[in-house]
Amino acid sequence: MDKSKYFRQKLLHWHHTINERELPWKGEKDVYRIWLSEIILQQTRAEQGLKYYERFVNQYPTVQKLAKAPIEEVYKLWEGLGYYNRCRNLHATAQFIAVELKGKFPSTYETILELKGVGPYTAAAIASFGFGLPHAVVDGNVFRVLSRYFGIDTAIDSTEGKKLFQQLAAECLDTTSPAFYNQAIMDFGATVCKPDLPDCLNCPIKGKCTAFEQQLVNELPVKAKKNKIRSRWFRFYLLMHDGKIAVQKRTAKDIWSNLYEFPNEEYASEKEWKAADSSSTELWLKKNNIKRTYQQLSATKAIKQQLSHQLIHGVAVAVQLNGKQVLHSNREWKTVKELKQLPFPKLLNDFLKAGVLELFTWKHTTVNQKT
DNA sequence: AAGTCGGGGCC
DNA sequence: GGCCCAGACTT
Repeated sequence: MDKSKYFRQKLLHWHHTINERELPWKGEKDVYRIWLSEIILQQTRAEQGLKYYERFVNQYPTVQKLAKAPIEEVYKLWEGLGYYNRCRNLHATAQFIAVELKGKFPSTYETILELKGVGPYTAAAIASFGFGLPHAVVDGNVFRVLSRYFGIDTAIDSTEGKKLFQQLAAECLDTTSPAFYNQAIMDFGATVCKPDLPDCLNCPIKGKCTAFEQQLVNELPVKAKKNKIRSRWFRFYLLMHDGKIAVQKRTAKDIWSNLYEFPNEEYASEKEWKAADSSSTELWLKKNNIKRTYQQLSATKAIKQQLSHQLIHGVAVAVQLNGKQVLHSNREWKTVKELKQLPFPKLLNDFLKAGVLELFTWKHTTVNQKT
């Protein structure tokens, strides 16, 4: 028996016998829900995406409901999940399907692939799970399982590697039940052929696994590029005036695009950021045309957030404003209640949770002007 | 082909 | 601290 046939048969038998992961999108027939789950699960662990999937299905049971929802509301539901462009594309695609396609989901691999936010993996997943079409998924699990089983050290993040593993995946695919097969290989990668401490002793395909034979399990798959982490330093200003807080939307092509934040200054180095003090605050207020009728309150201690590609440091400074104040056109005053309806990055929610707002005296009274 | 985009969990 | 996760998009 050839190696890919052995792989397919053992894998299918394993999945018929063992089904450790009970997840709500498994066996789902509604293409809208299949698409929704796949977008949520991109670069996201199933356990992490679970509550977001439940949330979205509950709030938007149909693609029409999602299409009609205000984008801000959708972002708020997505808050904390990361990769926020997924959310923007999700909403845009919902509108495209609901309006342009009159609610009818595209039903071929090529047309599914044209949807915003849908790449080769997601198109194959929707085609197979939603329409039973013979397209093999290639996600992180598949790269790992195939590279180990076939003993292939071609880098999975190279153009050559992507092409190679896609072909290999297609050869192994069970074309008579592509959905079941795709589900099987991903489940297998997640529960047996794991990145760390794979369960090789109980592996159903260890009899022909090259990595197992040659003790290369921990060397595969190979990734060419190393992850670089950039450090960034922010000083956030929480401006309070008349019982409201100033917020602005992040519009740049940068992290947290389309989420809200507090007016801030980014520093080029840790040294400058650490050196910033109350005189830095005064300077910033002047630059931002904020009148000198304020009381500067104590800054919170610095907090940081470790992301996969950035290490972000932030400090929050609370400033209570008095008198008449006019904000930049891109900034808005929001009550705490309104604030809670807006999507914020985790770092800023951490500031709010840490009690930054409690630094203010929530009274609409005149405070002595600082001189 | 390389860079960028989050947040969480594991060792 | 480093790697990975049901990847896709931009440059």
